[in-house]
Amino acid sequence: VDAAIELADAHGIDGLSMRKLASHLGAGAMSLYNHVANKDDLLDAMVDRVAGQPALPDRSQGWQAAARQFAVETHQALLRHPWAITMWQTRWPGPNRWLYMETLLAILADADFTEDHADLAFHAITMHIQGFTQQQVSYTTQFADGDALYARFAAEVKAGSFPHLIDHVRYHNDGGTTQDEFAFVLDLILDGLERKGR
Amino acid sequence: VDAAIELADAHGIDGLSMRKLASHLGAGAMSLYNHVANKDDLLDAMVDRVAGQPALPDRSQGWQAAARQFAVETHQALLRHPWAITMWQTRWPGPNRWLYMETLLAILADADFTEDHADLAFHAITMHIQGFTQQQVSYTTQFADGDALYARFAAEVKAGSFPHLIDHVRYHNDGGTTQDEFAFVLDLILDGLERKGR
DNA sequence: ACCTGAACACCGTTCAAGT
DNA sequence: ACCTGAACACCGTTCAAGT
Repeated sequence: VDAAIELADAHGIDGLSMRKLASHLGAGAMSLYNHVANKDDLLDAMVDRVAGQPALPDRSQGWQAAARQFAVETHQALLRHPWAITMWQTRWPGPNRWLYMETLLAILADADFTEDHADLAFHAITMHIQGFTQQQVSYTTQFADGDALYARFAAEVKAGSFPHLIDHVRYHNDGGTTQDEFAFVLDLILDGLERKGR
Repeated sequence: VDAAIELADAHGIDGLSMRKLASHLGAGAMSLYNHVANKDDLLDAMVDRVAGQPALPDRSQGWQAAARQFAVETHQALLRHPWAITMWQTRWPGPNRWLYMETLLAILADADFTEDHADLAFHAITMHIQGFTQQQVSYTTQFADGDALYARFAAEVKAGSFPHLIDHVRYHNDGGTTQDEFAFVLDLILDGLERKGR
């Protein structure tokens, strides 16, 4: 599983095949099937290993601080493995992921919300982690080079017709905001949940 | 492109191959390459067709109402084509998607935020649309049958060790909230943006 | 208990040949 | 200008055979 993660980190998830993984491990192509049921099984194990990376936060610091720290650590773990976020969002959870969910739910239980509001809070927070990370990963993997992005964009969009869009892309190309956008929107959500949950 | 969307709607995106699409159209396998550069090109065209579905909202109703309506329509269009959300988040935009982004940016320009805050708003809103839709699609495609979900979950998670998680799953299995969670969290974000942007 | 090569049923795509 | 079959370089996986 570690070797598979290594390969996916280096060459992307499309560059990971059972045959390449086996030869990377110096084994015959079919030896893998003694350790893994099939490729799906391997992919599940890979995501679940990432799900084990964020440290479980100290709940005594209060629900909002604990949730914030957990979210930031998850965000960082997913950025370390750019192939992971898509599968994180679409595959069935493994043991680490179950524990991960249990931990976030326990943090939210400390907030003493109603059952409905706690559920909204859970989905709003995980949605932010996943949505924001997905956006950032897509952006950075496609456009490692900001200039190449801008050139391709400029070639496809006729200057006159999309004024706001062109401004937006120029804004990002110039470096964008100095704020930590992940934390800003996260706090927007956490504050809103605290206020509306009372 | 329409035939490809039809096939993907019916059999999932993994069930779509160039060979199957061609034979579905009653053509030889390689005829497709006269109309499309390669499979990537076809997939781009498919997502972009979905990006053309949400109606462009009337901006005279105010930025918040217009953004809300646009978000809801996008959410619904993406639910109609469950394969689309993943590619929407990872592929380079086409003409309809550029217009889509321009439209949302124009709506936000009506709010007269600072440049930084308008950018935060743009990403917070698209993040919600994409993150929430992805979550919902993953849930419903994997677990068309709620009972099967519950059975598989119960088999993997030992009852004693994950009390909050088990409560959470039971809550959803019992029907969950009656609220429209998509709209609730969307308004949480839109209200927060309005308040913090002044 | 673990490994493996041959084989099968698929892929996307190139190319030369057709109309 | 559009179509197409044969061929190539890949896949994941089964199975029978090995140690």
